[in-house]
Amino acid sequence: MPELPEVETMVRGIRPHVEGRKLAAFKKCRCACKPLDVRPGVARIRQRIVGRTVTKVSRLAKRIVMQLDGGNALVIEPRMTGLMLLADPPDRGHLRLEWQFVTGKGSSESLYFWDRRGLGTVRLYTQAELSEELGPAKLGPDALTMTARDWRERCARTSRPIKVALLDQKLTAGIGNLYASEILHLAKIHPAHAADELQPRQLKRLHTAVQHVLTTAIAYEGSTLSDGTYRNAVSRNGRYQNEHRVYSRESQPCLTCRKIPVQRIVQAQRSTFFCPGCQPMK
DNA sequence: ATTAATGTTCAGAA
DNA sequence: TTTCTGAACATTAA
Repeated sequence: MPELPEVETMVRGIRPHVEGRKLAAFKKCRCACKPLDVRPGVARIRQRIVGRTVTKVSRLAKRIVMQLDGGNALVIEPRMTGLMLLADPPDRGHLRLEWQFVTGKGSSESLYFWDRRGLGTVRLYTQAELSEELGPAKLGPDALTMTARDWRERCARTSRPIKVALLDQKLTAGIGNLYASEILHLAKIHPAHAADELQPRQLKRLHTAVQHVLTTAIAYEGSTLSDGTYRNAVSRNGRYQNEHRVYSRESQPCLTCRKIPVQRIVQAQRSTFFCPGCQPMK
């Protein structure tokens, strides 16, 4: 599920162990799974990154970016079930990739990419490719940097339901299916409300709700759902799932009004959860 | 035992 | 141009 808060948690978790370190090896783990989408291939990437030092680790929307000295950047996209781990994967069978770092002694320290479904991707880009492939033409502003004015301007450009618009990474980057429902519930906006018909006060509430939900979810190290897939960099569960108001709570009473059952609808082939009482269509 | 659903993204079609 | 559909994959729930 990694959305913005989960990817941010991964970045913060691996950063102290990765930044400033030199790569000693990069290899495919031997697992029985179909190969990941790695471009330009594990061997080609190995040639270009071993011996290089990681100068910076950062988050770009829902991706992890490792900048290397020499100008290349490694971009990891966890998609549905990918994890960046320093230790203790949920199982050995879905370990996909290993980066070994130079330690100075005989011991080795490694960073792993684990991915149960295997939909994750890895790319090695030059700086030019990075700004081409993941620049403003492809990705909207990060959800955490969106201003109230950004929300006004960008929502005015589409008549799609606001829930669907929140998932559009060109409109705003980082929000996924889970947090879209939680944000709209806090903002008291019906998920089917047309984005370009939101009133100024609703847009103001949307801006505040995005900030609150995402920063709180980061503070709680993301959401570990019932399938237990998501973990932080040292394989501990997130805690924001305990704060969910509507997500995956169909038919249970809304935790805000404590009365009306949470309703599940399908929009753009994705589940949306909301409280018809707290989020009127207005 | 099939079938549907699961957090994401993108190519290609409508 | 914008929006919708299906596919990529592995696993679990129905």
